[in-house]
Amino acid sequence: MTTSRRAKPETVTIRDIAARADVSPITVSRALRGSEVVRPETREHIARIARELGYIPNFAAGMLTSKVSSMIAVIVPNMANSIFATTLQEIGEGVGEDGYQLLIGCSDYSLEREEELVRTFLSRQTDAIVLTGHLHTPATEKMLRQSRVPVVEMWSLSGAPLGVSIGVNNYDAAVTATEHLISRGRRRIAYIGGDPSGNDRAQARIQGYRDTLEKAGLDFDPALLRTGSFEFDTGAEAVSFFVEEGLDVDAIFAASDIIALGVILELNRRRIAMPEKIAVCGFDDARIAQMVQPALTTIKFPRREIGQRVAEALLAMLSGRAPPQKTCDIGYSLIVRETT
Amino acid sequence: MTTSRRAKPETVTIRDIAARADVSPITVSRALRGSEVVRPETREHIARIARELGYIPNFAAGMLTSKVSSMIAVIVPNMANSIFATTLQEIGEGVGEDGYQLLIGCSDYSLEREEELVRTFLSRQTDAIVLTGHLHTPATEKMLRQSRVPVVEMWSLSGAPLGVSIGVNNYDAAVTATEHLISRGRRRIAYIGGDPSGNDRAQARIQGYRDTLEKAGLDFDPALLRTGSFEFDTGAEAVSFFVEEGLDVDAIFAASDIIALGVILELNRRRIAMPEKIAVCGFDDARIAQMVQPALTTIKFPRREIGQRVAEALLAMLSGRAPPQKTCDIGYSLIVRETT
DNA sequence: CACAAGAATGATAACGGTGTCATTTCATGG
DNA sequence: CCATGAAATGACACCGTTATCATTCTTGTG
Repeated sequence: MTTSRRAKPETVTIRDIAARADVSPITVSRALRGSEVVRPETREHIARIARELGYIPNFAAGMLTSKVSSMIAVIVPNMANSIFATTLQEIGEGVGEDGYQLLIGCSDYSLEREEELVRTFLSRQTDAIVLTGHLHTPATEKMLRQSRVPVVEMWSLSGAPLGVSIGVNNYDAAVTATEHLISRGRRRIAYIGGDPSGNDRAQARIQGYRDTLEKAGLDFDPALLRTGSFEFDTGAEAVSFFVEEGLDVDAIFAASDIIALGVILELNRRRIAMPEKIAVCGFDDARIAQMVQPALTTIKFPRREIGQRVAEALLAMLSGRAPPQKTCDIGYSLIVRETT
Repeated sequence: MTTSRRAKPETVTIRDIAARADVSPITVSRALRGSEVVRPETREHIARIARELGYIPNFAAGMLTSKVSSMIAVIVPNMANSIFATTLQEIGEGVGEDGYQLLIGCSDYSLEREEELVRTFLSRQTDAIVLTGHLHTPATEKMLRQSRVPVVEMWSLSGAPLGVSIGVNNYDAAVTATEHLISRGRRRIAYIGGDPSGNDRAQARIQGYRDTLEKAGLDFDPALLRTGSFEFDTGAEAVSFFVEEGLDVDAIFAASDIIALGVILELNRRRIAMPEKIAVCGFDDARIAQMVQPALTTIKFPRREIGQRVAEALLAMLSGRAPPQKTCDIGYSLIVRETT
């Protein structure tokens, strides 16, 4: 029982390995990182000792000098929303092979919360930061500019991104959907989507919807604009609201397929015929869109691609290369099915 | 242009603040951490200067001495699965108020991958580790035991957890569901769920299903056991398989409501009556279960509660208190609706 | 065989905080 | 006016790793 000093026998450091291998700590450091300059036999020898001793490296120590954390921060409004969950999954897989870990924060659609998160992520020296959307507080933008951390903004497009922008043109997509409903002879088109405050995706979609109505000479009726969370309920409740208030509605544009599904299920329950009485257009082309009856007309975009592109751009920036492009529009298309 | 030494003017440290405030660095450290021993005026003064200089603390440096990272690692099989996404969200919210950040890893249902993740999380000195399930490689268990990091295992229950166990008794739940189907006079009961390899939740459910069949004197037919990912398609494809192979099936137990939804939609499409021809029981009581037609009979459990309990237990352990209990069964109940 | 050039390894000093214990300051009461 | 103890502040070392530059060891070559 020759405990070295105090009762803290656990932590094995590179010094312990160095002593056993009869080399200097720095050689151990190099060997464990797989440096080419260390002789292969030495490297192996050190690796074996490290294994024997159950060595666990201390990232914090390394970070302090090397300034590299191998962590990437991602801020999403909400993880439970499948669209963001999928994106996180893709990003995680994409950067994981290069040894990066995801540090995830939820902003709850609050720009102040986002600012807070950015602050702590900078403290943690994440090697890059991924944000959702282009709407940020001035303080957030200032911090990011000053820190010189690679930044990716996703899910909406911006002409002047902080770093790289990868997403969908939400405005155009909403225009396409609304025009489609109008082309089907609809005049009283409702919109159901997320709360636009602090959410540039929602803002852009609503704007596209309103502008298109106006262009077609249709009035915008505030009563037909419903917002809520991205859940089935939001769609179902909106339908109930329209019916119970006796509002005249002949089409619904739902800013998410989940919401649209709620709409469809509620219309089915109320035996309101689609598309005869009410036409429905969704957004996302989730798997469920083609399985539900009637099958949902929707705006499709390559959802997994966003995460993949983000990962690509991150790896490019982190390895010093230039990202493929400043702004990447992943595009969308209208999939017409039975609800319109 | 009096750059101090090299072209690295950016990083503001507590030393810079100390110089400006005419105090020692350690006082700055204490002040910024809100220590009571520093005079309030001094504290404020230092805080103001820190703000002026745009000081961003360096967690890594602090971690090195204090051994506290304020990070909690969570390993889930898959983030895109809404059940885990919700749990992550809850855990994040629960521990976020106390300043903890979530470091998330995806094991892809692989125990080896989990081992790897645990290793890097230990390297990063996360203050606690949350795992999904109780099935781990021996190396994983050894590392966790040695490291003395607080561990929570969630979503399944174990008599001998590594730390704290919070979840559902998957075996009992499957027994209940299967018994219910049998009580409805069904004899040819199919099971559709996740791949059981490396997944103790799936294993327990399948075991419960098989044991119950046996107890009722029913044969287990391997052809009626279908596994796949937790997506609509798995359910829909299984139904197509049963029909196309001409298999006699009068009930389906789906180990997830998403899968069950796929089953219902496919049965609807094929105009197979529920519950007359085929009874269906789901698992989860997702919102969609009561909206779909016919409404889905399912095993309900307080899904959000798991995340909340995990967060609670974590905070307790991290603040030195004992967790509420070693093993926490959040319970479940059978919700009978129209599909059985 | 001496010597240059590369290969392999090492010594030293940070990196930016914080734990520990020592010191100074200050009000209080005898 | 000084002893006393609490309040406030400071000095120093160290956390575990790595960047930087220096040193030693090989090896091939004229």
